[in-house]
Amino acid sequence: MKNSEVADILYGIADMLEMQNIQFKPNAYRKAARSVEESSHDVNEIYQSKGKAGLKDKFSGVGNAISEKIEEFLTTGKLRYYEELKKKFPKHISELMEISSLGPKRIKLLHEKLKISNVKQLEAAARKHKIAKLATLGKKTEEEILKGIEMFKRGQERMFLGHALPIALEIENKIKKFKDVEASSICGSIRRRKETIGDIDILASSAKPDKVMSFFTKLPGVKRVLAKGSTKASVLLKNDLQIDLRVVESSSYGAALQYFTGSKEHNIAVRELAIRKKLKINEYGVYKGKKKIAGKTEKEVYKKLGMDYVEPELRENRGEIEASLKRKLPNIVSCNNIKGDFHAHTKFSDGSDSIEEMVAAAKKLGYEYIAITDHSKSLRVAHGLSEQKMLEHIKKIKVIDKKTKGIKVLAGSEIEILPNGELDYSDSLLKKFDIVVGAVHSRFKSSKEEMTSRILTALENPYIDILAHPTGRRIGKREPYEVDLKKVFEKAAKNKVYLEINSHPERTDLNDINAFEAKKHGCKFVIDTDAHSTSGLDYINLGVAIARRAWLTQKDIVNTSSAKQLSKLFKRIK
DNA sequence: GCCGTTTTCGGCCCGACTGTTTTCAGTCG
Repeated sequence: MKNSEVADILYGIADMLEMQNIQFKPNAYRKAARSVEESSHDVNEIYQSKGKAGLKDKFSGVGNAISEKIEEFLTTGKLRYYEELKKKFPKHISELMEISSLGPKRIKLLHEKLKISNVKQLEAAARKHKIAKLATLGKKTEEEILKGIEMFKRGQERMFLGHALPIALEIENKIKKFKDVEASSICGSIRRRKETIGDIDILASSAKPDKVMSFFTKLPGVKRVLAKGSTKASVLLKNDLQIDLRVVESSSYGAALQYFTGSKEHNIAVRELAIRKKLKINEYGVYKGKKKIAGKTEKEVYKKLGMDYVEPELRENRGEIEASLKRKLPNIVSCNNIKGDFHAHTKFSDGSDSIEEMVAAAKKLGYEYIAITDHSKSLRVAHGLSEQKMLEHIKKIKVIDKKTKGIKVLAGSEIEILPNGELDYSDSLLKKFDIVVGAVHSRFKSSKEEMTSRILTALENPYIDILAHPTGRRIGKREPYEVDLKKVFEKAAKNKVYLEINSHPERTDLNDINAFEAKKHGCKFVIDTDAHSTSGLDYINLGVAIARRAWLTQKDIVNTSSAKQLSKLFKRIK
């Protein structure tokens, strides 16, 4: 049973309780659901080892009643309480909850008056204008519901951070340049660098919010204005991406930045902390009674609450608030700490640029070293190199290294970890590489036992330096393969094999939660781009973002070391 | 249903926008 399945049931209970007009319980269930969903602890493992007490201890918002329900669900696969509730409500209730502009109250009304229990019936009723005739709903609401259905059918897939970030920057840049805007920033999940994002949030400060609102809602590319008030507006772009803009005056800019960056869980916890300190916090500032005592900068907002500044990537209510209060937040790694890249391809396998071009691009980024790591022979789809060709390739890389000034060029390969756990080249060839990057690209559907033993065997190989993209996932395309990560982390730490955080927008693998967990086992990391062209090297910021979200510091990341230090970190680099 | 540096009982994050209401409920983030 996965954490997400437990969370889904708790969310479902919350929705049904809300429809019965029950106070407070829905939020209690949602809080518990979120904490299970977002946790790095496996709910099953916690229950197996520490029972109900463990559940209460590890998941905030889980108390006696909810821990018992989780226990029942984990041990029997069913939850009687949930089944009983479901009898009273439409079967596809969760489906209806996903329609924008519909919440528990309206769903209950629609179910009672029109016997609507799924999206299909909802659409039919709307088209026949039955909804507009209901008390408290009307023509406009009916239209909104139809638009919501349209969006639902298209599927509101979340977008990769790597794809959303440039779009967000472009829009934010236009807003920043508008004459009545004093300051602006991207907020929300993009500022926190979540791996996927749902919409783009932008904050601006201005003394003339109305003008900014008009400018924003008339930007080229806007398909539809979803909402427009005096300080807040939402638009839908032609590519169906939603952008929310909030405008405040400069004395509130910091408080608004804090509020609008989230996460929701972080903000709720911060506000609860404020209440305990007899303060009030909202998007305009921190208040003691009626007096505003902070708001201009984020730093002073946190300071008034007795906290150190919290980097946006840490704001997920995963312990950062407690750490901040104790002055124990980590000094997380940043892009300018990165001194090189250990994973890059050229046109000798499946890349599109030459070795020289990749090296020049790395040099331009200010790197001290780059490893050229084309694919090994078994990965035929990526034109993996035969032993003979790889030997020539290594020679070529060494020649280029000699004649290139200002950057060290390392000879490496992304080598297949074969199904039996062996590496794809003979030992006599392996010993010629500066860097050996091991990776799995086949038989993704193997059992957990097979995959785990395959990778553990590879981690025992004396030549492997780095384990690339350790879970093999492609966001939205391929689920991570089944593998016992705990065992992988233990072995990698013991044998000093570095775990890769892959910066490719569709991979970002390890993810933040895995990396956080791996550090606890004593693992060290490399942040690589897996670039297949010179422009691919620029994605390093996405890998760094994961590392930051995983609380990793410069010390945890091997490629923050200078070129001179590499001989101490790798067996075959002199 | 959860939780505690005011509390083991009595609170529970907070404000903007929309529609349909003539004073506010529902939804959203």
